[in-house]
Amino acid sequence: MAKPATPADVQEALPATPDAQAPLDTALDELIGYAMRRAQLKLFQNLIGRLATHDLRPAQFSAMAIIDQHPGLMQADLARALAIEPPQVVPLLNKLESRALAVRVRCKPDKRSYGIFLSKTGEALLKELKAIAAQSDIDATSALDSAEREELLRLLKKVYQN
Amino acid sequence: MAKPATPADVQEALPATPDAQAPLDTALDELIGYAMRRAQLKLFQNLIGRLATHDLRPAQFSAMAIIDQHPGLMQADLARALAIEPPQVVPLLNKLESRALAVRVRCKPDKRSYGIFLSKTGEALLKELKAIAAQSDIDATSALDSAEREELLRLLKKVYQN
DNA sequence: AAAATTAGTTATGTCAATTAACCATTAATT
DNA sequence: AATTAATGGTTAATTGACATAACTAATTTT
Repeated sequence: MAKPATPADVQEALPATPDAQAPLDTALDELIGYAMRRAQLKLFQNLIGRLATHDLRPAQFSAMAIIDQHPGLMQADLARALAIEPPQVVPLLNKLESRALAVRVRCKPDKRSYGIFLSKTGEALLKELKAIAAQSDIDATSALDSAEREELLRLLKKVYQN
Repeated sequence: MAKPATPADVQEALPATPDAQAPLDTALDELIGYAMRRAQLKLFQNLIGRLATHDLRPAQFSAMAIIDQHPGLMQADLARALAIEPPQVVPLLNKLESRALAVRVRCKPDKRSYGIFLSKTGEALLKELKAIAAQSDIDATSALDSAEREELLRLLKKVYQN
């Protein structure tokens, strides 16, 4: 058990901003998981802030993108795609529907289920949101050049596609 | 609004495992933020599983590592380092103290504050935990070779140290 | 020595997310 | 064809994370 650090010693090693993640670790900072968590938090916060302009959360944006690529999919499928539980899909879709960004359409063959589609408005907004997300990406990784960004994306994909 | 996909079409594009993150996206998957979130989730889940053996959560492990590097630090400093609010530190430290991994020691000069230290047991366990975390890192990024892992860590640090 | 600050704690409220129970509809079994 | 079982979606209730505010004890300021 080492000697106690004085409050001044510690203070100096700690970040000034309370809501930013701390830069004081050593040992932790050789872990990919640790670095990944902090980088992810930064990107996520950035995106949350930008989407707030449109009163949307990242999950709603993701949902719209998935619906766009799988028009007519069912809610259970959307839940799986978002890695959330079916009950969570309900308020999410309610929100999108209330803003006329998406619609639930009763299925002809199976009258229990709905096909989910984006409205024209939803498609148009999605286009905007994609641009916002791309900009958020670049902004939050402004320390990287374009080649590094490519490489980072490649490595991340390799990690999660596995 | 495109033609509805049949349930079979959609099903085929969706992941079989319900609790794994979904691999179906396109458009989203050119976003670093999206790839980062999914990779981070994978690493985090892996670590959670491994630490569960010792009945610890990632935040508790991080706390121990930080205490180890700043012996005698105060709770407010620890809160800042973990980017959590002071009230959250209380149950966290209670848990570590109840398992005799860390101790709160009343400060000589300022009897309001505590210096926080790892016990010998805590130091020994931390050593083990670091090995576990390093192994978790490698395991969850097994698709990468060692050079790629280095590069990924470098890029992630560059992103969050900014 | 009275007032204002600070470290830690407790208490409270909010919000996300999981689980269990429920209704309507479809499929399976006999 | 009639009962049973299973499925899609929803609602309700539980849990847990987390932040905020209020409180105690000790220190500093004036």
